[in-house]
Parts: sequence; structure tokens; C-alpha cells
Amino acid sequence: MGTQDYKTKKVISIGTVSELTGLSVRQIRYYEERKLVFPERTENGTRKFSFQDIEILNDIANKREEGVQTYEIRQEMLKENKNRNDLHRKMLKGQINAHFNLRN
Amino acid sequence: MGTQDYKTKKVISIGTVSELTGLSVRQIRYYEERKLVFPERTENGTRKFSFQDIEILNDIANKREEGVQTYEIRQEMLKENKNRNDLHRKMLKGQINAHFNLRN
DNA sequence: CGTGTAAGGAATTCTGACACG
DNA sequence: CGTGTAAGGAATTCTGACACG
Repeated sequence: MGTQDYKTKKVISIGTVSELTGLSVRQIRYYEERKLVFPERTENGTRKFSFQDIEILNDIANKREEGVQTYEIRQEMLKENKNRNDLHRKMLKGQINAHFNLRN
Repeated sequence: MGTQDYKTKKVISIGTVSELTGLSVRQIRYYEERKLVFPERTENGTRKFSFQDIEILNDIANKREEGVQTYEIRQEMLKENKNRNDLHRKMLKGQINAHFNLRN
């Protein structure tokens, strides 16, 4: 298992996430409801978060302190993902073109 | 928080460790008793493991399958740690000497 | 909208002990 | 020695709901 996996593997329960982020369990569940984080579920339904989720939750906490609403936070996150995807597509295209000796 | 921290931060509860390693909860507790792993404890006493602990437990599982006893596994681990420390000391000494323009 | 809380239930974890081998 | 299991208790987590603002 590579080191990157440690960041994204969902293994942390909500109580621990609460301690690590300073957010209440109620808040964390609500942010999931608002589609800001996406924990996995075990067979019996308990949520499991990754370290990456914790980073995201810390970002959310900062935004919330600035008074940003969850809906807006979600929009920002969607936009960032779009930008990242666009960039990926661009880079991929560049690589493919280079591979076939085409001009960009 | 750096990426290395994700590997050593103790945040995983014993049930999840059991799933990840294939070991029974009983076995994991016993290996702690035999000083092969050192989970942290929350205020109320539940064990928390790191990804590194999971790697160690996987190693232990392999050794046990080969019939190696916990006491021997412990001795091997202590020896490895000693070697690592010796190496570190050696490298550190080399750096210090280089810093002061001494000969090794 | 965002968060607290009491409610009832299900699943987890803990320790010390007995069992087996 | 290494591991399973039943025992009793404490703490966690879950959902749906009511409250407040």
C-alpha cells in the first residue's frame, strides 16, 4: 500500500474526526447531508472518514467561521473539481499529442 | 500536517484494524500484551492504531504463520530497532564531522 | 439555515476469566 | 503459548424529531 493511500483510506470513526477537527458530531453529519463530505459506511452503518476528509472538514470549518453558507461552500468545491478536471484533460491531451508526434 | 503523519497517527479502532489485517480482535489485543504493538488509548480506554501499526501487524501475521513465537518476533523487532539506531547514530556522526570539517 | 439535544436501539470495546491444548 | 468465548458494563454511533433563530 503506497503512502498516498493512507490519506484517502476511510478508516476513522466520527468521534475521532470530531476530536481532530474540533467540529461536533452533529456538524459533521450535517456537512455530509449537505454533500460536503462523503464518508463510507461499514456493514452496520457507522461512518468512516479519511485523513483527506479531515482536511476538507477543516477547510469547511474555516469557511463557516467566515460566514460562508454550506451551499456556497459546495459550489466552490464543485468549481475547484471542475478546474482540476479541465487541467487533467488538457495535460492528458498534451501527452497523447506528444506521443503521436502531433502539434499542440 | 505532512503525509508522513498519516502513517503514524493513531486514529483507527480495533475493529477496523481487525478487518484490515484479517486478525481477530483477540489476537490483536494479545500482541499488544506481548509488546509487539503499542496502540494509544482514548480517555475512556479504547485502543487507537496507526497505519504503521497495521503494517507491523501484517508482518506479525506472516511470522506467526511460519510458526514463529511472539517472543521471538519481539526479539527480532528489538534487534531491527537497534540496527536502525546504530545506523542513525553513524550517519549523524558523519554529518557532524563534515560540518566541522573533520575527517571520518 | 445550522446546530443542540433527548430518545431508543444496535453494535463496539474493555477487562478478567475459563477453556483447550 | 496462543486463541476462542461468555459475562457484564461502559461508551459510541445511528436515525428521526423537536427546538431555536
